[in-house]
Amino acid sequence: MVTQKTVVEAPRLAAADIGNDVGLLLAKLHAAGSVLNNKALGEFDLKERSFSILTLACSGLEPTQRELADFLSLDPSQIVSLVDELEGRGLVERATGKRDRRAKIVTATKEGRKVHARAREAAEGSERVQLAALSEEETAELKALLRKALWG
Amino acid sequence: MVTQKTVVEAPRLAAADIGNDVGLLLAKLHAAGSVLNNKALGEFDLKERSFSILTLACSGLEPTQRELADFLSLDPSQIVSLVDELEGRGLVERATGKRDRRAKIVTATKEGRKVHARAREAAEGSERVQLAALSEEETAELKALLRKALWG
DNA sequence: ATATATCGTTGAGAAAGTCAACGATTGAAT
DNA sequence: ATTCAATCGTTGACTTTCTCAACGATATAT
Repeated sequence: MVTQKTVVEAPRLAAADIGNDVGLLLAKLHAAGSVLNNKALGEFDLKERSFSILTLACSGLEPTQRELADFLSLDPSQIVSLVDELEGRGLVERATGKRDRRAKIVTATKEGRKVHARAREAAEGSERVQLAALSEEETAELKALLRKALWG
Repeated sequence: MVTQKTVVEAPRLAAADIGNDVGLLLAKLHAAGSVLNNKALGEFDLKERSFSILTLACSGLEPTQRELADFLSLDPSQIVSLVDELEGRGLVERATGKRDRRAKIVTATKEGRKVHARAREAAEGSERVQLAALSEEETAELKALLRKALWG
């Protein structure tokens, strides 16, 4: 008999009706996942956020800092320091926007893409741990529902 | 033709593969929900966290501060100030644990239960807004998946 | 008895979030 | 053409939240 692994041990208080509160469930699962992610990404001197930015810088979508801020639900000033750090490490570059010279497009360097490729594997591993209690179908279903809630 | 409301408008960057990253999806939906929740709860001078504590204090489960900290993924010292504030407002009381006199059990006062009843309605309304793009079945499915991921 | 661990609490320092202002640049109105 | 308002990234100040180590009181194990 194999017991399913879960991220956190089931607590007595989960019986309360707040155990069905979406906000709390999101916060808890996100908190648990962040610990795993940051641990996994620490090997590459990245955190969840710098990894997210690096990922988007690798995506080919040529995001501006404003788009990064909106997409990551962060203040533009927080993007500045995150990009500063990645740029200082040579993983990312700022380029002036083509149509709008106020905007700065963030793209990954060759080195950045190399680091990202390895970090991504680590992040995927930590996601598997986080969702170990879910089957593949359930994981896909969860992602689909989250996406739908956010973007319809 | 009724267009489904979503919490955030669908962004260009959602096309990137990080748009399927569970950590990011959780963070975004939680962030969007927090804004709604705190706005709704502000009417009662509560935030997500103080509301969570008040809810558990109303639950009859007689949680200790340590249990609150574990369940809410907060540091014990953060519970202290949150309970301090609720206690100062007369919504909550500390009682010495029965079996363990080190522990403090947090229970709601009559006034606390009154406030909670009204705040709860506001919170439920804000949850409906947050998940407006999901049907009732999908909402239930989402909650079930989150619970399963956390506690198996 | 003694030692070790756990509870809530305090306080300090680090990190993250929030907000207003600025120069540069854009787009719209005249 | 020129002006005007708006937007972009950036800086700096301020608040809130996080993290951690220490402490007295209490509990548990030896």
